[in-house]
Parts: sequence; C-alpha cells; structure tokens
Amino acid sequence: MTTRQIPEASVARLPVYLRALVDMAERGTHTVSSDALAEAAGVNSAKIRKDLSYLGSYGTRGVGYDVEYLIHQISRELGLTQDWATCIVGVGNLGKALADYGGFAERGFRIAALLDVSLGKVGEMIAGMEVQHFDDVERIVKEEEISIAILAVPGAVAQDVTDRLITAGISSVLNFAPAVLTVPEGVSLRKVDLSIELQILSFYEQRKVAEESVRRGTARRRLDAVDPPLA
Amino acid sequence: MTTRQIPEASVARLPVYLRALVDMAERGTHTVSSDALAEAAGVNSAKIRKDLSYLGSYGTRGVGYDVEYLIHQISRELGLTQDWATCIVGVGNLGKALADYGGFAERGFRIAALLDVSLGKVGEMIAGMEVQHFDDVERIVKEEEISIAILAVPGAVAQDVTDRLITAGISSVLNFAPAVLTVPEGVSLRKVDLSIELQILSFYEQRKVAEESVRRGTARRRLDAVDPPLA
DNA sequence: TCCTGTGAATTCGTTCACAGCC
DNA sequence: GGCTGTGAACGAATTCACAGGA
Repeated sequence: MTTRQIPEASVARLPVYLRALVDMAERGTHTVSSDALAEAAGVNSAKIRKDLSYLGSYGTRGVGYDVEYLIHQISRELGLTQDWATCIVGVGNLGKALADYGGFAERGFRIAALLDVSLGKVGEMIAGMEVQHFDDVERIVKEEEISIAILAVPGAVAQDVTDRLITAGISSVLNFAPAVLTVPEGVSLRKVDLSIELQILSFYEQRKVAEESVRRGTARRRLDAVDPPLA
Repeated sequence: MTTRQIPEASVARLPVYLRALVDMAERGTHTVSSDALAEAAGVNSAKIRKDLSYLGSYGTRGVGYDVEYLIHQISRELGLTQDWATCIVGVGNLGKALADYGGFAERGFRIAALLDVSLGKVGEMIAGMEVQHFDDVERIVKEEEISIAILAVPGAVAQDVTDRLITAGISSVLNFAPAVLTVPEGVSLRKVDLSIELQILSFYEQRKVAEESVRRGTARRRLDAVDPPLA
C-alpha cells in the first residue's frame, strides 16, 4: 500500500459502502466482515476487500472492520468531511425537484444558489431560496465559493451554460441535461440521464419478450427484411 | 457476425449514439462516419465501429453510415419501436418531477400510472393523471400491461415496494431510491443515485484541491494520524 | 479458526492497426 | 483514398485462492 491511485470503478462504489455502513451504525453494529458488508452493498466480498485495501489496511484479520472507523475513513477519502457549495442551474421541473430534495444536504452538499435565465423564474422562492439570474453566475460562484454545479437545463443550451460555468470557476459538473458535454481537462463531469436508463432497460426487456416467445414456440421471423441472418 | 450477445457497456452507449444521430438527422445530415459520430457522442471512433458491428454490418466502407437507417436499426435493437408502459411509484418531489418531465414519452415510454400510499396524495392530479393507491398495483399492472417501474420512494421501503411490484408482474425497475435492491434473476434493475454521483465528484474535487496545494507548496501534513505513509 | 490483504489468474472492455471493400 | 469491420494487443476490473496475522 504505497500508491494512491484508486481505480475509478472502486471510487464509484465507496459511497455505496458508506451508506451501508451508516445504516449498520444506526442499527448498533460495531464490527462488520467483508462478507456482511458485501451482502449489504450487493457486491462480491473480494471486491470489498480489494476496494478497502486501496484506502489502507483498516481491517483486523479474523475479526473484520470497525464500522465507525471505516465510516470515518471512507468519508475522509471521499472528501465528505468538508462541505461543498453547489448550485443548481435551471429550475424547471427537475431543477426544482432537486432543490427540494433533501438528500444532498444530508451529506455535506450545500445548495448555495439556484440559477435560471427565465425572468419568470428569477426571484421565485424555492426551498427557501431565491432564484437568481444566471448572468450573475461569476459573482455568485466567487462569493459562495461554489465548486460543483448541478445542471438541469435543456439539452440545447447545456454546452454553452457549462462553458460559462467553467469560466466562472466551477470545477465539477453533474449533468442532468440530455446532451454530451465536453469539458477541459481538470474539470470533472458526471452524467445522469433518465431516458438513457429507460432505453437500456428497454433493451433487456425486449430480449426477455423475445426469449419468452422462443420458449413458447410462438417466435416469429422478424418482418424487418434487413435483420442479420441468424439469431 | 453471428453471435448475438452485445456487451453491456456497449448497450449502454447505444442510446447516446441514437441521440446524436437523431440530432444529425434533424439538421439534415444523411451520412455519418464513425469519426464524426464519435465526435458527437464523445467517444473514440474504434469503439463506435465495434459497438455498431455488434448490431450488424450497417456501414459502407469508404462512405460511412446512413443516418436514418442507423437510427432505425438502433431503435429496433433497443426495443424502441414498440412502446412500453411504465408506472411511477412514489410521487414525492422527485416522483412528481419525473411525472412532469416530458423526456420519457418522447421515446416511447408511456407513463401509465402514478402510485403512492399516502392518502393525501391518492386522487391528486399530476401531469393530467390521477395518483392511484399502491394497494391496487396488481390490478393496474395487469390492466395497463406495465413492465417497467420507476421507483421514487424512500429508501427504507424500497425493497418491500420492489418485491410487491415484481409479484405484480413488473420485470424492469429503474431505482431512484437510495437503497441497494435485490431482485430475482430475470428482473432488470438500474439505479440512479443523485447523492452518490455528488460524492464521486467530491472525491475528485478533493484530489484537485490537494494537488493544487502541493503545487503551491502550501500542502500540509494531514492531521489524521492513520494516513498511509506516502502521497 | 476466522477473516483480511493481496498476488495471480481470469474476464471484460478498449484501442490499435490493417485487410478488405467502396 | 477513405472508411468500415475485426482480429490481435493491451489495459482495467473482477474474482480466485491462499498466506499470514489476530
């Protein structure tokens, strides 16, 4: 354990472990084995041990991990011991719901500003906070020391808005807009795309229907003439 | 091209390609090379070619892909040529926003029911649709032939609700609840977790701050005594 | 004996590089 | 000449399997 490069896939699982651990702590559990944590997090136990080993040797052989201690270490590693100021850009349906959603504050993500360009929305109060005009983004980002932006604008303007956010000093973007964004090196970007998720489910759902009809013997040759020759 | 097993990672990218292609079609583009599509989708062009080759040989060497034709093939592969009935379970802030969000219908995902257990919410009209009681889930799923459920309930009840949805005949779940769900084989599950995404950004954000201070020479030894020996 | 921590083996995904066709 | 389709090379992530400490 000397290198400090945690694989991305591993980083993405830490919050899941953390949540499971917090649940356990609340239920009064003090010690947990990789097997038990694996069960709670829905992954394989070897993966847990490997992931945790990237953080350091925090377990005890023959015993397991101390729940509180592990919570502390993972939180620290994830940067959750400090709090981060965020802004929500675009207060349409989704932006509004995100603003109202309590789940962010819970883990140290303070919503420091709501921004929009629509004059109808600017000035409106949402979740006890006034919507401000996006034109003031530079000032607001600086004043509030915002580093993370939550983007809930229409896809068509998402890239422009992002460029301006980055110019204003934002260095992480969580994108809910249905658009592929490009950001300069050094800026982190994650995407949540609701309709893409549904389309992925649709793919597997269709497979099931197809298999089902094969089993039932009711499978039909597809009408589409250009299907690849074999199944 | 005879096998029909498309890698999961590849399936997850098809909707992204599809969106880029639809944009292009709207702008009047008829033909696209893997390079151009790669650019629009934000991936490497070899990946595009490999992904598309899983669907069949739909390109023309020396020319590229026919945009309309590719849209058709990807849509078909993703099962978007039929439409899927979905239900939203839990109409709190997020559920409501999802119900109002137009982006689902756009690609053939019809919201056929809104369900909740709160008597205060049952009967309420959201996006022109009446909220029904979750107790009627079996009847509703059958009547509307719903196969996909969008779960926006509190984490604590998510597993119970899921179990009941599956008993009622649901075979795909898009989970927005902050909980690890277990589903039987044959049921598809995807998760969207807002606070996990922020935590991942936080991790990388923290790294940047740390590197920054190293560059500036203002790095400090961490106070935490159990840090691994080296950075 | 129990459970962690980790090399080794394996699987999965990406990228390279070029033959083959337009 | 240009671009697809795909084996082969590479790299990342997962899982195995077990040595070693409590």
